[in-house]
Amino acid sequence: MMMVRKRSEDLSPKHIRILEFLAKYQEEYDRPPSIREICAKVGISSTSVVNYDLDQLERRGFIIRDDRVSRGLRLTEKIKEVVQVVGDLLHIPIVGQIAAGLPLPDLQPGVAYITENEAHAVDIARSLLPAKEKGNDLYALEVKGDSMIDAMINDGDIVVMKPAVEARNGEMVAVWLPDKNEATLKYFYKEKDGYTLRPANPSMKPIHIAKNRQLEIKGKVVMVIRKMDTMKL
Amino acid sequence: MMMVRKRSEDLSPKHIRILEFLAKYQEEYDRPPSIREICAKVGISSTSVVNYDLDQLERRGFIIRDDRVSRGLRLTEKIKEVVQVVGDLLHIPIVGQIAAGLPLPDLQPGVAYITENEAHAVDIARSLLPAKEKGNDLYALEVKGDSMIDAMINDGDIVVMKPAVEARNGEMVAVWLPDKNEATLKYFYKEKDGYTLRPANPSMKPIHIAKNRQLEIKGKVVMVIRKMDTMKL
DNA sequence: TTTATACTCGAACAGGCGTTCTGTGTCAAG
DNA sequence: CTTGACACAGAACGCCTGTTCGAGTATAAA
Repeated sequence: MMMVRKRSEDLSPKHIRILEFLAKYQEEYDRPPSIREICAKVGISSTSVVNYDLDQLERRGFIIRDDRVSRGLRLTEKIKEVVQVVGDLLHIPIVGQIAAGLPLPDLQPGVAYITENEAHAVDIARSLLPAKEKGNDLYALEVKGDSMIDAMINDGDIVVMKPAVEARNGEMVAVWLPDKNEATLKYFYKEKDGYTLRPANPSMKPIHIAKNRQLEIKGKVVMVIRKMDTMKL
Repeated sequence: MMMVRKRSEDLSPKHIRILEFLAKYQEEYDRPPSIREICAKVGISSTSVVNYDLDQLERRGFIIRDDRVSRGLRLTEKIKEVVQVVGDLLHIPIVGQIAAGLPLPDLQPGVAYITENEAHAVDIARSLLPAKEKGNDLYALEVKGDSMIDAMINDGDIVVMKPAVEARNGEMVAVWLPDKNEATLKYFYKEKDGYTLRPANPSMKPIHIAKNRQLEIKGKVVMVIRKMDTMKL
């Protein structure tokens, strides 16, 4: 009969703690810890157990071990799926697309999301974001179609967003208009009789939303990135 | 009498070779080499000599050594003065502004420029650029005014550019039109009777440039970055 | 020459290090 | 129950590694 035990791809809490320590140590010292340092900090009493666990982590693709080399382990990209690596780079998952007819993903503020497919992510330098921003809950959307053109945003652009359900005046937000079945990016202004959504392009007309009409704020726009397809050859 | 010997801040060719090897090894393995690995690769026959040299490099601020720790040395920022460190981040200087009335800076392709004021620069993740792009000669311009609005580019946006004096069809270029005294960003198309410059916004009309009119291509647009002023408080 | 400093070399030491082996205990399937 | 896979502990082995020491060479100042 088939084994119904723990699947070999799973990670135990101890594995997570080891990966977290590896990332933290690497970040601080620019080198991996020794096995005995892992013992001490993760709370494992034998080097052989750490060796045992490291072999498992290697088999699962999180690290690469170099035989008989002190501190001979390297973190792979896959570790980003488990722990937030605090470096100069912020790893932001592209969780979906934004288009006129598509509903916007519903993400909770303050929660970090991870994508199964790591090809869909963008790395942003921390220096490009406000200093206060930790950025753990940022996510990105790929713009499909030309419906955001009056927000000065093109087909193919990447918008980096921060989860939010409300906004202050002057902030650019991603909103979902249920009665128009439309997602859009606009500057947000609250007024006494409702809301005004202003396009980034000042030559286009703002949209007024009466108080009784529905309006769902899905997040604030933090950054827009447009990659040109130059230099393909 | 004063010593006229080698000044203690100078770096011997051997020191340079060691620093180059340290940076290369660190880049490849995410850890520093051992002293004996330095011996072998740099061509020094005794570990004590390497130890001797590492102490000098530490005293001069290029590395930090951790006592009695295997591979216990860390590269400091100062190493960038000596060797080109290839990392995940690309440091792109903002060399000026781009606006309707301002001439565009004249930069040579293939030359790396550095700004004296390091506050004016953006860090871009290498993963956001095409794999082939080395990126040493990239520079950035800050957009001033709304004159680029038909290129879907806003006031305050950052455009990352690659120096170029010619372009292929479909590439977005920064051009200077001497007879109109204007800088602009447009998609470039060469035709038999001249050139056509198409705005990124398809609803705007393209500009046709006759063969006899002047047109100076200053560079290709690689990326556009728009930072929102959200989260200021 | 003498003296001082800088640099190099080889060897050895002591502890750090990855690795291996034996043994124990747990848990679920047969 | 027995069996086997899995997880953990402890000890030991032997190489790896940073460090230290004594000695030698070279250059330049006194």
